[in-house]
Amino acid sequence: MSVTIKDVAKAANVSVATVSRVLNKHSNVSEEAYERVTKVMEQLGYSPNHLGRDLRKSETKRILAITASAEQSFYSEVLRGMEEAAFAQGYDVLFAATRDDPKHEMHLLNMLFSHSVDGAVLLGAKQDAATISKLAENHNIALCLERMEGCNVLTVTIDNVKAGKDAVSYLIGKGHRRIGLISTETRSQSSVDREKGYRLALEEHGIPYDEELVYLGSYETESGTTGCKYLLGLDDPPTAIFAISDMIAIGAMNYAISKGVNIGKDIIFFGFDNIAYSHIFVPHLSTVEQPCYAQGKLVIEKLIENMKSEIPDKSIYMLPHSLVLRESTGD
Amino acid sequence: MSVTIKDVAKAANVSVATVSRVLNKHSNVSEEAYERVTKVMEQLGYSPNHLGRDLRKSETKRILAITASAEQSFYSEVLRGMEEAAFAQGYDVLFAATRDDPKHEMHLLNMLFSHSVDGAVLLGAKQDAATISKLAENHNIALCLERMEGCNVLTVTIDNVKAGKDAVSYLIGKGHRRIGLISTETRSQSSVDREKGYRLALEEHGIPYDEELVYLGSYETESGTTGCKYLLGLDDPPTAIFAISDMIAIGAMNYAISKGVNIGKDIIFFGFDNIAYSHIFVPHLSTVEQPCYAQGKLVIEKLIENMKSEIPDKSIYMLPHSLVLRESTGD
DNA sequence: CAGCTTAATGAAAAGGATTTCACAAGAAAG
DNA sequence: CTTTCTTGTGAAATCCTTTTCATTAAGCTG
Repeated sequence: MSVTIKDVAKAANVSVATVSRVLNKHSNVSEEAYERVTKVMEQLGYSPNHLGRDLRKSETKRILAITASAEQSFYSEVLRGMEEAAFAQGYDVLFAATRDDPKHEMHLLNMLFSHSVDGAVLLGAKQDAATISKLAENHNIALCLERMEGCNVLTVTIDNVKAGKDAVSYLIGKGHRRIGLISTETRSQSSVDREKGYRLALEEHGIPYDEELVYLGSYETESGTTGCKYLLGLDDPPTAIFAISDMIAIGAMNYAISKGVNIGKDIIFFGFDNIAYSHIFVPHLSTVEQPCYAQGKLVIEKLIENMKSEIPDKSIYMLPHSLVLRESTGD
Repeated sequence: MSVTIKDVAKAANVSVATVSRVLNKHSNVSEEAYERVTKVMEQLGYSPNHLGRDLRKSETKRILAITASAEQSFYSEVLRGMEEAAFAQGYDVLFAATRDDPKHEMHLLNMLFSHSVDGAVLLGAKQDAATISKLAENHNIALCLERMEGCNVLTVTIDNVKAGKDAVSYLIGKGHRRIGLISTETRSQSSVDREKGYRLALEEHGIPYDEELVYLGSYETESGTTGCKYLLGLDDPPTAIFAISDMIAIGAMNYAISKGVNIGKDIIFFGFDNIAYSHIFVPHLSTVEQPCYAQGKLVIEKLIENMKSEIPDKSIYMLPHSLVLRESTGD
């Protein structure tokens, strides 16, 4: 049985109200009482029970960030941005993983409904747009990294369409006209958008879209390998490959290397995300860099703003990306 | 203002006690009342306030896992093990990052003291052994991955001394006698233990310890590169290198490759952790694999056991590791 | 049919904090 | 010397559940 505010009050010979005032640094408490209470708290090793506090104030000063699997090392910067922005305003961020299970995601979201946290950020939501929109009507919720088509909810992401287009345009600018695309079968919005960017770039430069040049696999490295094998095996193989993630691009390059192809000359590669390994792996990978830290920071700031305001901001914020050019494109 | 148990009770024309009974699936509630209450809860969109519940029961069914930075992609399996073991017993696991700051770690631990979570697992603690021991006297706390010398607290890890010794013994078994070691300046227990293993292996085979062959850097890939450059630059360079982490080993191999050294023949490398990239990176890296998932699972199971028992188990559990042999050692 | 058990229910206490309200004493103002 | 304002304080209400205890009604036993 741990020591409560009552015990402190009794030992300091004051009322619980006064102890509470000391705890919350309220003004109207005499120097003398303050000292006495503080000393007693120290002596008894008192630690206030947050549950009581949270219940009374109906706020926890905690935000839940829900990710698919904690796997993506590339989340880490986003999480750091969230954590630091939150801390600056007296909030804590807690992370939980859905294990890619929509039901488990809902289970975690229940922490929001049950007042165990004040808000939630979804990094790649598993529910559908209608569900999220509905939830966002009554709860402080935001999306980060992945927007959702037709979803009325605060969102912080990048313009994946434009990013994909920029990357592919760069490849075209280098004189390439047969450009392979390795994407995912999973229809995540970011994949879809990046593919769209690929198509727009071709279109803009008058290059016909050739379905043969598109390989859909998983997010695994191995899928990049398989995809590259497929593309290089074509009668008229591509001279450039755009992968919608670095992991996939690295798998693809691995295959090319194993075949003795000269990367940067015979064929060039473009990835996405700028994960740490993209500049460890040789040849270093050209890639699209998205502002991870900034996205994490912004989504928390906006979410906290929403928690305080009457009419929530449900805008979609798109932060600027940039191209990082390295050896894989011959730079 | 959200709907409470009182609102449900009124609308269903029963007492709050009955609603609570329905909520907790207690037996003594009539079919008729059960139906009525359930329907009303549905209609009103009632979601029980966990704060009230937690306060009353003084338990949250939540466990906090504290990591340094969420960066280490290699944590992810540990976290998955924790998450699944917890879920199986009706607990949730939340993760939070210390940002490598002992003060922030203490701030997070405060969630434990303030009853916001039922227990905490530290994956690489930042406090000293005495502090942790003291906390463990009154709170449900456990260490995972990193043990602490002289700390009286439930711990789940591997035998890093033996693992280091096994790796280096393997190198010696291949006929090598000048073996380089790349470790970290940070004196984490796992680094220290793995170094000790290195020394024991040499000793056991009558090879004198040569301080010159030891390079201490950071956990970054670049540090491996620098370390390898140093070692290969020696008058009498090593023919084998043991790095206390895969990231470091990969950085080291990168340097060797850039110098045109034939890895697996001219020199061999051994890493630690078996991260995903160790078999993506070419040449594939020989490494020590530790049972991440199993460690996560066990630490949660033991912690939950402790929460239920009167006398807490403060044993140190060491799970078995294994050697994964690949191209970098010429296998 | 009296006496007992069982089932279903509600009123109220409890859990640990914050906050409102009322009150007392002392200071300032007239 | 009254009146008004501050300042410091405590009692009690409140937040939302769960749980204990008492009560009533119904079912069973002999």
